[in-house]
Amino acid sequence: MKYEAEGQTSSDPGQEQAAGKVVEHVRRLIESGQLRQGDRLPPERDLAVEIGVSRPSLRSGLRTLAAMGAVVSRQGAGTFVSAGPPRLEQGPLRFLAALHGFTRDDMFEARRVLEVGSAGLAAERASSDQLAVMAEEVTGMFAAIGEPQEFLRHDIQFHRAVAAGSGNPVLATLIDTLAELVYERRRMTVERAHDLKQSADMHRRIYQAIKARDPERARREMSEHLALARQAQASEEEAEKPAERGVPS
Amino acid sequence: MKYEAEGQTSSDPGQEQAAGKVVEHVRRLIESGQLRQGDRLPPERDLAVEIGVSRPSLRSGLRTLAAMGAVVSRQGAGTFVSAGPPRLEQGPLRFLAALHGFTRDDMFEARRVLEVGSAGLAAERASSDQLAVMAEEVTGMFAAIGEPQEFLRHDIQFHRAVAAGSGNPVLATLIDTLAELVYERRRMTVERAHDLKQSADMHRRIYQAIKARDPERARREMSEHLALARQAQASEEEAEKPAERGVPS
DNA sequence: GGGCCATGGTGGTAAGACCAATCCTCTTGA
DNA sequence: TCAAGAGGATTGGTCTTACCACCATGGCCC
Repeated sequence: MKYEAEGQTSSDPGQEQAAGKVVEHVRRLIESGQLRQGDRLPPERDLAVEIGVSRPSLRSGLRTLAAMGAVVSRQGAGTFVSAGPPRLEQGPLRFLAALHGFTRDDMFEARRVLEVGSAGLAAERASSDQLAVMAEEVTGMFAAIGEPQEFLRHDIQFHRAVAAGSGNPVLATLIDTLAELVYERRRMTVERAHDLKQSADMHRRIYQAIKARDPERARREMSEHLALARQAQASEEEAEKPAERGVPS
Repeated sequence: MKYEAEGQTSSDPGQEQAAGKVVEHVRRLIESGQLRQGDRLPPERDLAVEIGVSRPSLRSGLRTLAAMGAVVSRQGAGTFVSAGPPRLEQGPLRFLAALHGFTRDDMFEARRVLEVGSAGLAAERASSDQLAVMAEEVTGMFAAIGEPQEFLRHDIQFHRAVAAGSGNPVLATLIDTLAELVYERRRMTVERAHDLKQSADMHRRIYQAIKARDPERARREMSEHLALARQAQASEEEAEKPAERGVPS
């Protein structure tokens, strides 16, 4: 059977973009619960006929979904609904930054707004388990005063724990996305940091405020911490200007 | 200035996916300033040979860029770098919501954190022009007490003006994205709102606090406003239990 | 001179084929 | 009997070719 003849394939204005149909289809599958985290989608060839588009169009739609972080494809294995903690792609933000001239300070400040808010909420709602995680990370920071990279790991985890303590996954996801962009730079400058002890202290105070169920103090401590952290990073970047090379991709 | 001459096309698993090369290429063009807002990209056929991939692969990459909001394609016209105000696609957030069960309340609360922060910053930095826009929108709200949809328009514009007044484009972009998701529902319930006068008053108080350069008061007023707004919307949704599902497009 | 339409360029879709990575099963050897 | 390896089958990744739908421009007709 060859549909090669004209008439069928063409003159089909009612149909939206073929790729759009794919996104819609998968979105429905996910929202209706037929697809959950980590589930595997049908093979492309099958899914294409199921939706009624060609394979290239299907792939185009999957590409869009992948760019949104909704699915991930592994050659030879299949296409899977994204699993793991919720996370926004940072590509879009990066492009916006390049196109509209967002500065690192803008990012940092936005992150600060979010984290200050999350600290306040965490002081109101954090579970004892979540408090325990925060305490652990603070301890880890004190233990890693001499190892900047290790210190940074605990630093990141602490902020993540606070975000989780806010009980708001949207907030936590946004914070994670922004923080990632900030830490990307931080990893290269942290080696020159000389005030890790002070930084650990500040984290401890944040933790104590949250544990004391004092939202206002938690907000203030977090705000001060991030204000100083930004200053510190700025001065560290200033310290060594023209390194930059050797960072492909 | 090409460092990437080492691995050739064959036997080079290190080479990114063809589509990835496209994204990289365009990213470089944008970040280096060779492409700016609204610029048109070369035709697909040309760009494909320029980058060294087939046209389907190129289209795959452009699809990714489009999903990130970096470019938009118009059939028959060409592919253009996104212009207009910075804006994040909300598709990713929607998927995260569906996958991880983000509630509307979560979104609203995250938005509240951002808007409270932006109100505080606006009180510190908003220019007189930006203040004038806020005042105009408040006036518009009072004038549209009897027309819910028109009222909502000014409501949205007011919050946008405050976000702009914060002087932080990242913050403004995030607020816009979240607010859009919230307003989507709001448009269907605002008809049943009965306290538009009160809402306009609250916006006026926010404006006055910002104009008075009183960050703390601005934050408090914004916080109260959004807390009440959430309650109001919840009760309006409760008033008419719709079919929930079935969000087209 | 103004409005209409033909034409070329551009993105959108489709089909078929082949490659590469992965997974699974079956064989083979200890 | 069981484990390790080899093979095939499955699946995503890419390329080639072809055609269609839409848009913009400019020439043509009225």
